[in-house]
Amino acid sequence: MGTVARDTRSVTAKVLAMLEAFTPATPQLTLSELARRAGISLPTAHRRAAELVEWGALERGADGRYRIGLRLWEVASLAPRGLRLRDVAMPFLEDLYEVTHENVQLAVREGLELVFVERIAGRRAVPVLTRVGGRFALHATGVGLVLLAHAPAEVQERALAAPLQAYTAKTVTEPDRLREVLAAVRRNGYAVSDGQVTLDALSVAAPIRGPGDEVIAAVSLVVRADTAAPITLAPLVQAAARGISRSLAPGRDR
Amino acid sequence: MGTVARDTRSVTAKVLAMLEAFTPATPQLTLSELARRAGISLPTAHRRAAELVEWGALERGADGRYRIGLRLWEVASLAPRGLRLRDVAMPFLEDLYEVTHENVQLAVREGLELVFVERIAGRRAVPVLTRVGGRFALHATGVGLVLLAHAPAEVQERALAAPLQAYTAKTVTEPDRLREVLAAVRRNGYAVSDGQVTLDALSVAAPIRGPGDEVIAAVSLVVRADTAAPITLAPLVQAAARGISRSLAPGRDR
DNA sequence: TTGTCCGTTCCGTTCGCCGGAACGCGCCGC
DNA sequence: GCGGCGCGTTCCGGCGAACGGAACGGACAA
Repeated sequence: MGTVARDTRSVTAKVLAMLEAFTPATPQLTLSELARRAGISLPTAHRRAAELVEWGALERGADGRYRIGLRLWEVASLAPRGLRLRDVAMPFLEDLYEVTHENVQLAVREGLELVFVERIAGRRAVPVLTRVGGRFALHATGVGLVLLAHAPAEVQERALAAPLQAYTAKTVTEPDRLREVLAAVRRNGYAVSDGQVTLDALSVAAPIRGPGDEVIAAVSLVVRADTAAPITLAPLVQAAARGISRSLAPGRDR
Repeated sequence: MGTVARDTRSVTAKVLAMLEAFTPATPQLTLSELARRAGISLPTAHRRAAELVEWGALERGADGRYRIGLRLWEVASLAPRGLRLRDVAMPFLEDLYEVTHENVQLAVREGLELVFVERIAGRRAVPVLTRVGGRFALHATGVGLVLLAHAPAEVQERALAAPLQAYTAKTVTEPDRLREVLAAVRRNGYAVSDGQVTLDALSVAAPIRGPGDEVIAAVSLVVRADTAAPITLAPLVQAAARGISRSLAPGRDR
């Protein structure tokens, strides 16, 4: 049995695994780290990385480490929901920001996670750890609760069946309790997440509906946890969400 | 002679060619179009596309057409200069926006082109066609002139040697005239591009310098062409640029 | 000096990838 | 109805691109 163990994954899968190896915590990697994380051999990583650098998907610093290249920006900016939804929503998000000077976030659901599509972060606002393109679980954030509350029953079941991470002592992790929260979100038309991700932040979120009245996205305002009467923010957020929904209605393109 | 013509490009090159096939003008493509643009056979495009969809780099609409997937956002947002520069610059860009309520743009140079890294676009501001991640020639926009004026001599020569596209009647396309413009930009410390891209817009731009005092980016304000005394905006833009430069100075990470 | 970890290059083997061909489908115009 | 067209999908045999091991050179620390 002198045969060597060969990697049977497709080349594409390997390339994508290499891109996946980069995380916010480790935005630049040596070739060895890259190979290790992607689960491919060093010579292979060397070849693939060289190709990616040539195209611009990666770039290589003076220290020899690899980073994500700017070329990907160009392609990624064409993401469809990103494009259409973002363009429509932006003016409303800006209005919301100008009125409140707080963090404004726009997110869509992708499977059992949410993806932030747009974000306006004031320098005076409470710092948040989100980033455009970033992902998060659905059960803790304001936008996540809205998206989950209006997701298909099958998605809700899967989300509730999975173990729910407790980010703080306030995070709701019991399925039954979460079910009640989701019902309240549907009833009220908005969601409030008080210190469920970080204790010093509180978010108020509202659903954005597509032409078919299905919830396709959520917008939220993230404020300091000690903000007085945060509930008074709900109408503001809901108004923005409704405005976006209305603008989306006559859209023929998804 | 019975041998078939096989594509000798690497799989990676094909995958990247497929991503490249998507443009702002054609953000969604049928499989056939995709194959044609990427220069690969239909079965191959089918296989590669399926892998990309599985990973999330592409998604497939109900009409069967392919679009760029949101997953790429996540990766692209880790782009290094994007990350660091954006985070540092954002507060200053926001300030600039709040004072003026005009379009604010941040761009870096990439070869003979500029890439927009960030943008704040007010709904009341003049519409511009730029997009984060978008590319543009260097010789016409305000940011482009700043980046070109401070680029290495070799880059300037190449840029001036290439044919310069005339976007409007006001675009400076004669190399000698452009040389004078660039000298003025260096002398003044800011650039003004009046109607050189579109006749109804005017931009004022200033250079952002890295720790080594080299120009690494440019920030601009785009206003309506009939704005009174646009030169009075220059100090504002320069102040923002200097603030960003100062914040970058103690940075140890590039 | 030795050991370790890095990146790079070479090489023989092999299996994943290739395009042609065939097929099913929906949509025309005749 | 019926042939033609352009889709997308699947199958197949041949072959070359991609694979991992191995060897090499450089940087650095013990």
